[in-house]
Amino acid sequence: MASAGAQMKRQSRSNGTVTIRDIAGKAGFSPSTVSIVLNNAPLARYIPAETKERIHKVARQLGYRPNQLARSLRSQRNHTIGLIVFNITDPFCTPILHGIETALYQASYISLLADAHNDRSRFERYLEMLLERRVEGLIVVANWLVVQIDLLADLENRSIPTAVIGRKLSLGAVSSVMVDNEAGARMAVEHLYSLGHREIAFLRGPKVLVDTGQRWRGIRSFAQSTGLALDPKLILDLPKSFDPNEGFDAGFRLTEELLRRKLHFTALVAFDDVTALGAMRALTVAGVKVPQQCSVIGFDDVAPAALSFPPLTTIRQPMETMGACAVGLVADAIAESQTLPLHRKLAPELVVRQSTTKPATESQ
Amino acid sequence: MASAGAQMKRQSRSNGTVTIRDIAGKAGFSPSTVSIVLNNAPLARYIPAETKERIHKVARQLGYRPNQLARSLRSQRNHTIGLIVFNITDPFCTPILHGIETALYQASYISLLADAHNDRSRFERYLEMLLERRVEGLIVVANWLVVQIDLLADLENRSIPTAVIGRKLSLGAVSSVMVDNEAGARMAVEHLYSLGHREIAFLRGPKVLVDTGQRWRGIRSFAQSTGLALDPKLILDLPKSFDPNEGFDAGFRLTEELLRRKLHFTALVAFDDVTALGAMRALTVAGVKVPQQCSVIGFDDVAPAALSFPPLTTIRQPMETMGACAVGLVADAIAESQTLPLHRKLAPELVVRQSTTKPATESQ
DNA sequence: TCCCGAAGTTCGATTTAAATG
DNA sequence: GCATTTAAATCGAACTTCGGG
Repeated sequence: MASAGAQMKRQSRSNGTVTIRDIAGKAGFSPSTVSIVLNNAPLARYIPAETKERIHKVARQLGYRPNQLARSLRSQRNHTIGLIVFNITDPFCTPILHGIETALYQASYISLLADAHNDRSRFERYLEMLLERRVEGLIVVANWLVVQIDLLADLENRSIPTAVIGRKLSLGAVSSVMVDNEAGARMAVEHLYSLGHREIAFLRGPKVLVDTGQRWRGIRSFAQSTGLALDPKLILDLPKSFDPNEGFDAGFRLTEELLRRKLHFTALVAFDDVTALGAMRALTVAGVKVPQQCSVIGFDDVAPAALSFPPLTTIRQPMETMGACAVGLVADAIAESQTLPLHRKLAPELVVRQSTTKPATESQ
Repeated sequence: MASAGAQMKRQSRSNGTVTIRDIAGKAGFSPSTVSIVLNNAPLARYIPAETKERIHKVARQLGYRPNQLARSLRSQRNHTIGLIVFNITDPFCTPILHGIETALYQASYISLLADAHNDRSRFERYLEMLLERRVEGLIVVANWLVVQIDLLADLENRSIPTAVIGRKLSLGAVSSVMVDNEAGARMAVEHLYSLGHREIAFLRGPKVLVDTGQRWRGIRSFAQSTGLALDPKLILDLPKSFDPNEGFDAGFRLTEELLRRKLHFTALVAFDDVTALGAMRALTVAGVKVPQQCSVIGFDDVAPAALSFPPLTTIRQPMETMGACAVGLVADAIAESQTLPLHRKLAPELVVRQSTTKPATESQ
């Protein structure tokens, strides 16, 4: 009777999920044995092949699927990392995500995705959710991030390995992965300079972005070393914006402005590709031929850059590599439970397409 | 072997995480009481404000963060849905993800992201991982999906609410969200027809995609009802491909082919925007002006469509809405534990930009 | 079926120590 | 001691039950 009652205890599970106990019951062994066999734990050495087969067979029959929640609770590991992006619709974000995802898959991790929409409170809430779920690591894609994320350093980050892509936090144990903005910008002007351009317009990024300053520094240093004159009238700044996709309109308008002022320039360096596409449109609409009458160069090498007409010359950020690199940093930190932050600065690459050429021999 | 920490019943936790017991110990109450207070459970009615404050204060001091793994194990809910995409670099995918993410956030869900890379084994492994993590629902973004995903229907789907975006499975309890491809394609030809075009070229999609057949049906039905002649020589098919981004090259080459054969057409309907951009490039390179000498229309309205020159006229899929819709279906199914599959077909929208116009009065 | 709080069971799995022959 | 198996403790939280004012 007593045993019967005990058996009744866990009978049909409304849930429909199969537990290790169900297998134990049907196979005639204890849950411990089943666990040992299914995990091929050290103790499984002593278990006869017959028993093992039996258990495996029943597990297969019942369609057993181990509950990772329970397993994680016990093992304190869940093979999950949190992935916070600051705007998933940013074309710059996509290849990074791809790189991250591919690297995570190989490392048998999976990611909890959070899009902060460039909003601080949303970022904070997501961060809290991820921490409550006990993610083992955190990757933040901070491209075009306008809000401050110092809380990453403040908060609790001492304990959980974190990497930021596109930013470098001065405080805290946060690793970072960035492109070498200064070198990239230098490559851009250098490309135009070596083609013969001397009157170059610049659409700089919004001041709030770190990239803006870094890239400008690269341009200035090149100008100084070669004696290239930077005409202040040809230097415009993109307005602060929370949406990278607005760069197109901004680039369009700023270029219109340059043309309206009848300023003379044979080439234009845009802050990024989307801005460059906007600039190209303004030039084309105004009857200025790209690249014959004006060369245009972008930055990033996002997907639309190769699809435009003419295809855009640009400075490529190794986005997939950056994603993979961040995963590497976080995965290593988890494996070795180290906390010292590492900072990677990756090299950009000049991609010459058809939006740049030598300046026309005689004026515009 | 066993460290001192392990022997001491429950003292400092190397982990660093604070448990409900730690609070209980420090506040001088039992874990049960702490749990009741922190969750404001029914029984908390009887607990004096003083006790509550004390417990809350200690929780705050210690930086307590409830372990959702433990909570989920107990409650059988984890507020997580699995999100499988078939290629995150597809520009079509991005706005859908955005729509999904926004809707999930409002519903207090978070998503486990999986990119199947259009690979069946990878899809299967991810599916397994998600099920083991006991996701409450599943959303599959099946755009440009070449592999079969019948396993969704087969497998275990009876139990977990699932929605597919961009496909409709005949079997199983899988809900679906699709654009009305037939209506969309009809709108595209109708737009060109009403502008006066009669010689129209078509770049159809790969045969393996369901969308291809549906869109072609829309075009045929329009042609029949108006008497528009469809010249077989002007109808080409995109090759099978596992990467939607290859559509650009394919569109380029097929259009080159049309031009090389000296075929006459005043407008071109592309399978999707990326293909259309490829076609526009081929036309432009060949000296055919778009839209003056040849109109081009796409499908989808992905981001690059608005950035091209000329900006692309296209049939817009309500991608964000589709994402939100899928979330709605899944969330409702979870809440009401219903299993009957629902199928939503959303209306497309004609977006007239500048790649289409009236045909030139006299031939090409 | 008032007030206050604690003890004990449960979720599903892993792992230790221990019990059999 | 060895091969074979299992009871019991554990992970962290929630909830049911119970015992004194």
